[in-house]
Amino acid sequence: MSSISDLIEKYLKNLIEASQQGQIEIQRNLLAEKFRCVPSQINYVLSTRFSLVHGFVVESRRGGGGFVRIVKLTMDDKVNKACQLCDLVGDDISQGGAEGIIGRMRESKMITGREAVLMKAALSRDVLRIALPARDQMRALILKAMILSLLQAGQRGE
Amino acid sequence: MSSISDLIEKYLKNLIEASQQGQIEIQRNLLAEKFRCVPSQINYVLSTRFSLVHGFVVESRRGGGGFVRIVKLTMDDKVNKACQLCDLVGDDISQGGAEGIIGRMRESKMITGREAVLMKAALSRDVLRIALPARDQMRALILKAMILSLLQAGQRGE
DNA sequence: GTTAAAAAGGTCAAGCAAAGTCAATAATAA
DNA sequence: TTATTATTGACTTTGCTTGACCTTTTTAAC
Repeated sequence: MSSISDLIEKYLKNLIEASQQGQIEIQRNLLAEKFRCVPSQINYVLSTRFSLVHGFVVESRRGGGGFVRIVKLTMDDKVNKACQLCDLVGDDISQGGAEGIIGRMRESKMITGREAVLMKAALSRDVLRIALPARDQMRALILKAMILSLLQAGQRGE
Repeated sequence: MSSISDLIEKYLKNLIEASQQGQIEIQRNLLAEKFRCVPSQINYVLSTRFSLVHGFVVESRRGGGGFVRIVKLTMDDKVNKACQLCDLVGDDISQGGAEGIIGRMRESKMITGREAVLMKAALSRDVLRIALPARDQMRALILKAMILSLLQAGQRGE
């Protein structure tokens, strides 16, 4: 007893699975036509099955040549990941330790290259000009604040 | 899938990349003919994809031998902008002042929304837990370090 | 030199082509 | 029955395309 929404979901997930980069681009109206439904039903499927919670990001553009892009997130659970990272940071952290964590965030595509550079800049010992051990404590506070801020922030890229 | 505007954008960016000086000169009507569109569409592409906020400057001349020159902003231009901002920050800055500057950076598309959130997080008074006036001085140092770090970083988006 | 025509590029607004939103209704599950 | 999930469509917003008309610059005629 599959609803149209279920069918559309399966169809899209198959496409994504088949694609190499874990992302696809579709045209909303064409897809709606294919499944003989109104275009807005595509939006319904996207928002109920391809939301952030489900591990997807949906981007789109309107107008001529418009499209909907669905990107599967490699990261399982943003919040969990962020908490794990904060635990890793602890109450104080050295510059090297911080850079290591930022490097891993970069590798797991959690942040962009620019964001990594930005974060490292804010944590440099040349910038945090106070004596140890207060410096390492402040570095930990700043780093954790930045990690958590990413939860409020939107998806990578904007 | 791609609109004509997208194709023209790619074409021009390839040309610029291929050129040594990071700048090219085109003739609007010829380009329009090449892509079989009206000349004003070239202007549309220029204003939506090669504006200042995208890191380009467009100059042109009319009349016989007219042309459109597209110049990709150099590092020097970016350094200038960054230095201006750093001057604005000064030796110490309040949280509100910092947020204002970040807001303006965001508006001029110098940074993304995520980057803005990230920067504000690092500068919050809840994070910078030291007494005034040292806190405002440290905030200024961190902010300036982040602004300058953007010079190392690549283009917006990655 | 002046002037007129031609050869560029610029502006703007209308229309078209997507996608988005929201709320009403229908269908299904509990 | 009631609550949740699907479906639909009217209306909105955003982005692309086109064309009519305008301004600036060069060139040629006089």
